[in-house]
Amino acid sequence: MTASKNKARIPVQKRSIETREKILNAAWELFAEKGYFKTNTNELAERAGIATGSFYGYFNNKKEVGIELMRRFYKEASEKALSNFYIQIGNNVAENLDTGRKLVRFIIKSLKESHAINPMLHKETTALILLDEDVRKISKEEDKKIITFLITFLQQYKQLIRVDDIEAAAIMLFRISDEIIHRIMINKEEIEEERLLGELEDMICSYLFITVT
Amino acid sequence: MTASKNKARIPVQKRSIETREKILNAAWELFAEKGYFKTNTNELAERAGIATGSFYGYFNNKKEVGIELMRRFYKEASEKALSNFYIQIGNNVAENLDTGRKLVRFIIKSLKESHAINPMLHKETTALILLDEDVRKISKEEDKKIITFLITFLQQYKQLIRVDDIEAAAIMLFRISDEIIHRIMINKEEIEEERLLGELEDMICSYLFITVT
Amino acid sequence: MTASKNKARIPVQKRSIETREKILNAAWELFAEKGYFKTNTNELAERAGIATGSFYGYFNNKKEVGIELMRRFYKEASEKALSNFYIQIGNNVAENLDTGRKLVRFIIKSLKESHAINPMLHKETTALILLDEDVRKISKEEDKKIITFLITFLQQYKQLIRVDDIEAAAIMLFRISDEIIHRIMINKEEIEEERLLGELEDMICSYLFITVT
Amino acid sequence: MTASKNKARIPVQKRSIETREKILNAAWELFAEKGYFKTNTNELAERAGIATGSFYGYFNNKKEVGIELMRRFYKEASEKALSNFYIQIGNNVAENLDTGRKLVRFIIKSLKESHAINPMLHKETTALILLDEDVRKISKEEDKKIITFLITFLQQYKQLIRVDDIEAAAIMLFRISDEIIHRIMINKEEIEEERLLGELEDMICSYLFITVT
DNA sequence: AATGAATGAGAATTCATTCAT
DNA sequence: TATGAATGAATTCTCATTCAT
Repeated sequence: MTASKNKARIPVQKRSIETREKILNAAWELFAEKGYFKTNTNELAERAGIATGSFYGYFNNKKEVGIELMRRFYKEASEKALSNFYIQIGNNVAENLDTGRKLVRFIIKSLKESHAINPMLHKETTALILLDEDVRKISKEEDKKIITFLITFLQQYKQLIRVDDIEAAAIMLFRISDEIIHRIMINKEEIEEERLLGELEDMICSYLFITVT
Repeated sequence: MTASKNKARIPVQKRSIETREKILNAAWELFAEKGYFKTNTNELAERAGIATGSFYGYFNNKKEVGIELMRRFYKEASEKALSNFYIQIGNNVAENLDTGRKLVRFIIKSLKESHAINPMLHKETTALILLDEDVRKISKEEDKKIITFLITFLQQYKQLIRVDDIEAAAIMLFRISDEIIHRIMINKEEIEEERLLGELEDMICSYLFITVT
Repeated sequence: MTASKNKARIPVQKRSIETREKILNAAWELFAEKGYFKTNTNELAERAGIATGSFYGYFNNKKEVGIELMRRFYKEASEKALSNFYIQIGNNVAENLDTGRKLVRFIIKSLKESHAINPMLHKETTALILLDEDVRKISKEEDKKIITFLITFLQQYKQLIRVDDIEAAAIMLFRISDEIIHRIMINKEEIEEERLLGELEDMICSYLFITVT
Repeated sequence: MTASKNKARIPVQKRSIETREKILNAAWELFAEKGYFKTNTNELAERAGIATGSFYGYFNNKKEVGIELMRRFYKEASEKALSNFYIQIGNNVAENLDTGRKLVRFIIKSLKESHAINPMLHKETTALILLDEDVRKISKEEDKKIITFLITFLQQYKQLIRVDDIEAAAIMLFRISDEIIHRIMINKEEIEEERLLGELEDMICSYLFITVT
């Protein structure tokens, strides 16, 4: 079951890679339009402009597409975040509280951007994580990467930070930011985005840093 | 209104109410065992000890059972929380920070207990909220109730609280606590429960209250 | 795999038994017309005058129908043979060679009749036995019954029979008669049926009985 | 003629003949491992070390490979039998009963060896003969050759043989020996091989020859 | 009201064969 | 000639819901 037949090719030729890409793009669109569960492999193939059977030359099933897309999602989001990060904050270790707040703001902004990439897909992915063991495993791995990054990051700010348990703090930081942004994007809390994000920022800052401005 | 056939009766007779109850209990069990999606109506009926067709005398479709169950879930959780609340904290307005931290601790504990009622069902419900518009609507209503309660509650603590936007604070409080507990219950973060909950408590206290002990 | 889901009902009610019978009759016809492999479950349902899904209420898959049919085939054939047997030969132990030859003739005739019931189905069943482990197992059981019967039978003729190894003789008797008849029915040997059956009779008689007339 | 595209070349060049051979060897292996029906053309090509499409340069379809293999099977078996035959029995016409029994023993042994070449393949071929008209035709032709040989052969033993209808006898001889050996090889009758083969020999001898030793 | 058989639209997947490169 | 990606009809099986009894 786990290590199944794996009949799907690993494409190397340009044409194959393109077809694989076509499938992923179709899935990206369709999952965003109708959601993962309401999209079937036939539609997927049709939208990709290929035959039903061709789909199975590239993926063993729909879930594999979902997982690949989730991976890309994570990758795109974290790459975007990281690249922006060094532009905005720079490589220098933060020296003052202002930088601390800037940092928090930046983290929130980055996560928000990542959610904005494809909100429906993000939502579907979140559901899939809840419903499927395999998907959950992958998402955990990816989350781990982000958290690890946050840990090393927070450690650079050590002198500013009043929290002892950096690891727990990083997890907290990631989870609550992600959750609040998720709520804003999807569930449309009956409250203005700015108010909620403002409080989120305040909360994190008051938690992380010795004095709150 | 227009489209809904609504053939399911609202049972008044004792026997009917019992049958309805049997269905809900069966669903509670099965959704917990295999999840909402992997349970089919035949199993549901069988477990409830009724005929397949009889199910539709009590519910218009499978989703309705899910929604009803979710409602009960919320109700059970919040009733439990509220009843415990007044026993522990009392009706008196809090007068010191100690009470503040106690309050936070209590909220966390209550939420945790609500998650513990039926973790699998909670997970499935969460997924369903993401995937289904109707379910989402109901959950919003229920969330609203909780948030409203938290707002009135926080207002009683006004003099201890440094936050201006009580409404946003209540939402934050609810969302992040719920999320962190959810992660602990389901995803098994690679961190000890106590550490994470400790930080959560700290974070909320440092955010809500003027001075952190 | 072996002891699978078994979702098919075991029908008790008259209506259910009728439907099951309709499916088996449809299969009997279709397997005879187009063969087992070229018939699919949709056709089977259609011919039976039921919906596709209904089929799966009675059988878990096509193979189950095949096995059931094979069982009936065996049963019908052996019941026919046995009932005829006592009418023709009577219950008395044979006393002369004439009875011996009569017996052989009768066995051949019975087997021939069983093949004639539904030649195509018989052919398909034979193929299925070769190709499918489960089917092979069942056919072995059924064959065993026939062979056991032949053994007890030959033992009644002991004083006429020159063969020591009655068990081996019974198996031989069954297998070669079946094979020759099968060839006549299906493969249409380029030889007249009577000639071949005549030789078969001679061969068995000269093998079994002390003197050949 | 009309419908057959016959695009597969008849290879003459050494390299082409080698490729064809590679395909046949792959099929020989795979059909023996998994059977004809469970082997697909992709596997076949892969095992042969060629591209999927290339397969159709050498054979018009999968069935053709099966037929070719069956032909080789027959050829290999009969060649083996024949070559051994003249070594063991010699060209001289048999002069005594001992030679008669020797002959029978030899025929049985030869058939047994032919079954032993590749039992699984033999089984699959037998099924294919039952299921496919074309395959059946070819097998009939090949069987005819064997039977013809047996006829000429038995005629050489005329003075020892009590049977009038030599043709029918030859067919009988072939069919029953083949069947019994087939049962021994594949179906594993619940009886020791030696017992069954011993009876087979006895039966044929008592049938063919005037006096049984 | 209860029963449980019947429905039938779907969905996933396979694979012999073709065809563009 | 060789390649291997593409084809798409075909097949199996599921399940929420309906309906005759």
